[in-house]
Amino acid sequence: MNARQPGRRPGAPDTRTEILEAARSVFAENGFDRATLRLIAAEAGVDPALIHHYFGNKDQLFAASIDIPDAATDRVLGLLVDDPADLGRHLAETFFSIWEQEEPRTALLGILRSAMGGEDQAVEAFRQFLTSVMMAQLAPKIAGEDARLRALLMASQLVGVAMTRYVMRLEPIASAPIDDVIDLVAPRLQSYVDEDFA
Amino acid sequence: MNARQPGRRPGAPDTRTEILEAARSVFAENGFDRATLRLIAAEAGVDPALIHHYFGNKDQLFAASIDIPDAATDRVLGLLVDDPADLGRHLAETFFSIWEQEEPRTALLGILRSAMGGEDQAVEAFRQFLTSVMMAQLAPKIAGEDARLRALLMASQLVGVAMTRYVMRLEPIASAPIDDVIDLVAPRLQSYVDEDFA
DNA sequence: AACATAATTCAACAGGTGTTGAATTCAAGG
DNA sequence: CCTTGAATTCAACACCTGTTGAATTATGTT
Repeated sequence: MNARQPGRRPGAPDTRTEILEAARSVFAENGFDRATLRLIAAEAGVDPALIHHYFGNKDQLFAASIDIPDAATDRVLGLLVDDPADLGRHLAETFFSIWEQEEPRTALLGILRSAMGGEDQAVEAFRQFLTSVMMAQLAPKIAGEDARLRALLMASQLVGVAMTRYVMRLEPIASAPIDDVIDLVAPRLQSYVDEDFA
Repeated sequence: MNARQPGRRPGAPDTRTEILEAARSVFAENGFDRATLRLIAAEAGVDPALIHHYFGNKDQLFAASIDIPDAATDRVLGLLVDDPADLGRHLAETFFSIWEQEEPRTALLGILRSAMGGEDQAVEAFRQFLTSVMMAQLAPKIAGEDARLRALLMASQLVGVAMTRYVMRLEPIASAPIDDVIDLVAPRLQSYVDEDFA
């Protein structure tokens, strides 16, 4: 009573995931508010009502379209446990390796754009990512009273680069090889861990 | 044929600027898309149609509500010309001294929130601020081939802090004394200017 | 071939949006 | 006082939004 693929060549995504991909794309480009269900439906080649059939409402569609980063954040957590003093570089490399992949980038762009607009789910997803990864994993490895503040400043640097490179696409940072960016950012991240300024 | 203040006590703002202040406030809290003219009108204690009488349309109202930072950016340009090697600290101090004032902060929040949503004017205002101040003023003081990239990474750090502290209000950065933040950020900014990593 | 069920579309709704033009209040000038 | 013009409101418009329920098509099962 399942497996209903009509004239769909094998390997091609089914309608549900086609909607999901269209949603991710439109959310990434426009943010939650400007992304209309009719736009998403059009990009998926589908009637708007079908979206409700599969996902219920716009909020649930958005929720379904941003659950990809969960897997990505797990990678961050995983890669952070084992390194001692080279934390800045590892953090930068992992962070940007995620952003440079198209699939998570699209989802993250949707989150970032929508979070700024005030969409509750996006704000919460963003907050949870930063606090769970940055605060829980990073802060314990930093000595001193202001460990959590330093960890969040590291996160701020990364978020800032994500904004200028991926969201606003400002030159020359948007077109720079990601390795150049990593080489420049990593030492500054590391300095938040190492150095004690009075 | 002018000077029309009815029962307004002296020093109190006239209706036009009351609308402007309400607009700034609502834009800052909700971003361009979610900020409705009816909300702004209500906060100003005024009929929505009066907004059109004074400002024409929503775009022009937004434009009028974000021209305050122009004066602020001039301050940045001014304070940057005269210092040699202490650039990181001066930049951080000036940047945050602007953000810590309520009036420009409100306008900047509106710009930032709306720019992420894709509002063209906001994107352009933001891009122009970053390129004119950061690129034109900062980059020339940095040696090396990647001067512009380094300057934009400095800007990214500042933008990232603005996002976490003022937009998303993440703790502990949101409640930290601004001087603590400056003390931590300034050396990293300066390192973008000074250090040559191969 | 006939049925059942999922996939998909159609047409329409109720609500909110920016915007408009006419109507009304109000303050000043002759 | 009465007229002029600005300040302000009223009521309504056309449009777009998310959403819904019924109708229609397609598909797999018996």
